[in-house]
Amino acid sequence: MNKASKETAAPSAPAGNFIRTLIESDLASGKDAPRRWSGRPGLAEQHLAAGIDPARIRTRFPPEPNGYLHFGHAKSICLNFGLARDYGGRCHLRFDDTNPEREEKEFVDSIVESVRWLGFSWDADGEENLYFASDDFDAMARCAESLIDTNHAYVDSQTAEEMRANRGTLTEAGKDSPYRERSPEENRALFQRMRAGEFPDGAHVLRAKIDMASPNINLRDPVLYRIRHTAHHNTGERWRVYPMYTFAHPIEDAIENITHSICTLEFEDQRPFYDWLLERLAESGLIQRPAPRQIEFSRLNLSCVVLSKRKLIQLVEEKHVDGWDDPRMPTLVGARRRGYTPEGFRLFAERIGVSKSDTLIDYSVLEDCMREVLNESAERRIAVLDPLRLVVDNYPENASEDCFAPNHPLKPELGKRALPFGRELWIERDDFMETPAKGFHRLYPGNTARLRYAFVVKCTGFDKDENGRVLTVHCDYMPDSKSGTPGADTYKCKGNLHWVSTRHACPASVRLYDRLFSVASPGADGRNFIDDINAASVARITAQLEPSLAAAEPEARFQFERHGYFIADRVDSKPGAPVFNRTVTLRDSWGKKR
RNA sequence: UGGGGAGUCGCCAAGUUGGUUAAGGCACCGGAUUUUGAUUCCGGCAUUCGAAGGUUCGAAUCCUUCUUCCCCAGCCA
Repeated sequence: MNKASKETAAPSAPAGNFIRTLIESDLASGKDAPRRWSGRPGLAEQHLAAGIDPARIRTRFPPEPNGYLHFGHAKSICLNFGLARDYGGRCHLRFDDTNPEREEKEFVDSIVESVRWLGFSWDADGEENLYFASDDFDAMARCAESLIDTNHAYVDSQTAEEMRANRGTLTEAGKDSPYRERSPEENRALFQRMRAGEFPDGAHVLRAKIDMASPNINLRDPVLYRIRHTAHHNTGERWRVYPMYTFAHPIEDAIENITHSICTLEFEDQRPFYDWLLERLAESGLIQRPAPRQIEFSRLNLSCVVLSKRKLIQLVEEKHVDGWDDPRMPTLVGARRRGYTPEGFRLFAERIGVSKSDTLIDYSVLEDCMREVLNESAERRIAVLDPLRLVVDNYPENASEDCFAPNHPLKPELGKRALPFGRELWIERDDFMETPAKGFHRLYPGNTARLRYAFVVKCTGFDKDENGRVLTVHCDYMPDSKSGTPGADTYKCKGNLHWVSTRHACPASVRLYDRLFSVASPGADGRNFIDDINAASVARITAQLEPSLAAAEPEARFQFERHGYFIADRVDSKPGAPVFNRTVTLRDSWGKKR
């Protein structure tokens, strides 16, 4: 496949996967077509009074606002928003905030910002599909009461311990609660008093009445509501009972007109309850038919990374990293500081695909996606990270002249910039070898190499300090070899190195980031994942930058030639005092060979 | 040992109503171009679909048995 066809094919024909197959078949059958939509979440009576839903499908990304979004969420976001985009639908951003004890506004704001940063939006054509489950607690309570009235739910007054004991085990059936046969009237009255705050936390719960002997434990009378005398970030003190995820989620999906409710594999066992609940509510006329359908896919596992919330919290709290947005963190706020791009994440999501098999994606796949995007978009600059002095002995003492380097080799229209050349330069320590390794073709005594965009030089010698460390390398330049001048091409050298004039260089602090963990599966085989942290996950150095880099704006991205991609840190970098983070190195087949 | 899922090239992943040589991407290996040992380009890369039987003119796709891995016993999501 050539490049042109690849570019045109990508957006219009995304890789097939089982979810797309399902959606296409639903679309072909017209299964979801008759749905009505009032423009905001609501029970059937509200939607039925409105017109046909203009969205062909509706999906949703439903985070609980109890932490920061990570790479795993990026996969889900790209999936859900991508599906809506590709099939003429809408994707809602919904905060699943049913547990007042864990949720905070700070996380809501961060999540909103991260989803936007990834390049997706939930508002279009007069709809702003950003919802809070907590805004629909009234509708959920109505559903609960309906279940009570139809004898599908009851108030249980066992303690948590009793409930656990009576739930049975994986291989043994559970036992019915002694409170299971309370009348709908009694249950109704008790639930009212629970809502009114008459009972302490834990005194009662509302449970679905299904089957305590079900082989699926999720069907053994799951808890629907619990009492919590806790202020909620959105509803404040208004509620004393809060719905469980199990109960709330299907209802949220139904009242938002979600057609395809996509979640991860661990919710598969939950699906029978999801369907059971929605069928009861549809029978009672509370929600429209057809009910939403839950579809599960396998979550992202990335090598050299931990994605569990508990572990991420531990990394931050024990200060193994500098906060949630540390560039080494697999959070989206961290990725942003690291210099990872939204386009790179979208490419990654497309590249890894969607399926139901457990997978472990190698971290290099993500890095490659970032390189691919950055190679195309980042302007080139020169930076010497590990400076070694090079003296051009036959160049006039106080002279200086401009050399010109293209800002992007693939985009000549982006122009060139001047690099001041002088007698004394910084080059990379790696670009000189006293005794060259086999295949090394940069600077070593007697060898000729090109100073990129400038002159060809011949290495004439070097000085060492008393410890044997090379202090200065000496060379002579060929005055007729200047890049861009006639005849410069007659010099053929394999070695090509970057440089910056010591008189003009801008010293700056640069953070070289590497993977946070040194093993593919941190914490595997009984190890503590903390012990798998890569001791060299960051190196803070002072580099010598070409002068133009001094003015870099925060979040400006560049390729430092022959090194990799870097971004001016969005919090620490200021024009005039730049601080760069290494996003990812360039590929290095030479370094790999050795 | 109960229930629910998944096993197709090193890593992902199409294929799923059985039909010629098992898509594609990434990685990898060659070779070309290259003033980034980068990029780009061109070529190579599963007689085989977890295993064993069976049905069939014909199976990754159907049947049987076996096997490995993942998830479930929160008043978390």
